[in-house]
Amino acid sequence: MKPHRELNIFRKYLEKRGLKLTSERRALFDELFARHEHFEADELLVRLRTKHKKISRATIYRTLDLLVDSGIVGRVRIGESGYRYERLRAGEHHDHLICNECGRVIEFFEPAIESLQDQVCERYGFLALSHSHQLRGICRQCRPRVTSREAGVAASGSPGKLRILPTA
Amino acid sequence: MKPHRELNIFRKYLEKRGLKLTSERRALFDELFARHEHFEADELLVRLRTKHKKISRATIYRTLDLLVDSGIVGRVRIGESGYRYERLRAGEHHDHLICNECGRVIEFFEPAIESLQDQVCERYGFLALSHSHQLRGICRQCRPRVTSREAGVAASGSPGKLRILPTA
DNA sequence: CGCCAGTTGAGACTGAGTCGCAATCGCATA
DNA sequence: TATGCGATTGCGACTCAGTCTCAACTGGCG
Repeated sequence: MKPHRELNIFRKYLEKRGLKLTSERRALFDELFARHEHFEADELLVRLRTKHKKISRATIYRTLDLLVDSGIVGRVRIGESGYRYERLRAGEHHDHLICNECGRVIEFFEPAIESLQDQVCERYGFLALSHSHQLRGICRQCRPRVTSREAGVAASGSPGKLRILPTA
Repeated sequence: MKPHRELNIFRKYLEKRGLKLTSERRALFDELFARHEHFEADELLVRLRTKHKKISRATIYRTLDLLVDSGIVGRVRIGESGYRYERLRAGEHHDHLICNECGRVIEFFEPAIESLQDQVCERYGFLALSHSHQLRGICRQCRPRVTSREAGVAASGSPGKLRILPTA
């Protein structure tokens, strides 16, 4: 995917509100669209630093805000602390499976869930603007490792193992 | 609902791992089950303080961890920062509609969504341990207020208004 | 009753994110 | 190409939620 499309969106977004496409914003944008699907703010900082581009932390966050606001980047609360960001392709949307072991993030999209959501909203007269849907657990790759380790563990918390426990 | 049941669960949980039911833990438990469905850590701190029970912040968090671990309280990332906690009734589970305007949290449960989730997990060989599903937007009560205000706003962000935008 | 592992409170600490401000830059215009 | 000025930047101080350390203090088993 070429970032041209997104660059234009960003450019227009800035223009529309009299903001400037500075070299810092541009560098951040490029880094972001160079490869990475998911990333954290500080990750970007480090990456840019190693490329000799010095951008202050404040600017990273400020620019990320703009990108989120312009709709080409999404902000997600995935881990235990802090945000993660992800590129958004226009009109597309997905939710997340997050592995507690390796941190892997798997994206999924289930239209039936989406439409059920709409029904729920209607039921409550709720106008949904965004949503976040995440399942946490163990991914396919980590399962063998974890279940074998489990044998030695005394009592690591919840009694029932396979149920989807209410975390939120 | 009487907290007896939950108290016993908690007691057993502590016992099982050689922990003690101190007066602080007890006070926190009581406060929590006195009334409140959703709350934040600092909220509890304040509430207990006004009742002349002094519990340090550290202890609040430590005890909350125990309660979460024992399964009678859930930890949720609802707002923009920090956690919220909520009482869990055994076996019950619900997800959240969160109003961006007034902060109201509406609980909902949609079995069809739950089972679709299971299907998604199967598809990816993912072992789900918990999940979090939240829709953010405007609740019924706030909608009139917001839409009328909207008229005066120039360009507050996203072009399309009613779509469910990908936030996560 | 005495012991001691478990627990507490105070406050220092951390990490993510924000803010204020002086110096600097983009860019529209001349 | 030079000018002007609002937008932008980096720095460092700050906030806020949550964690950690450690000496003093229990709960409750024996």
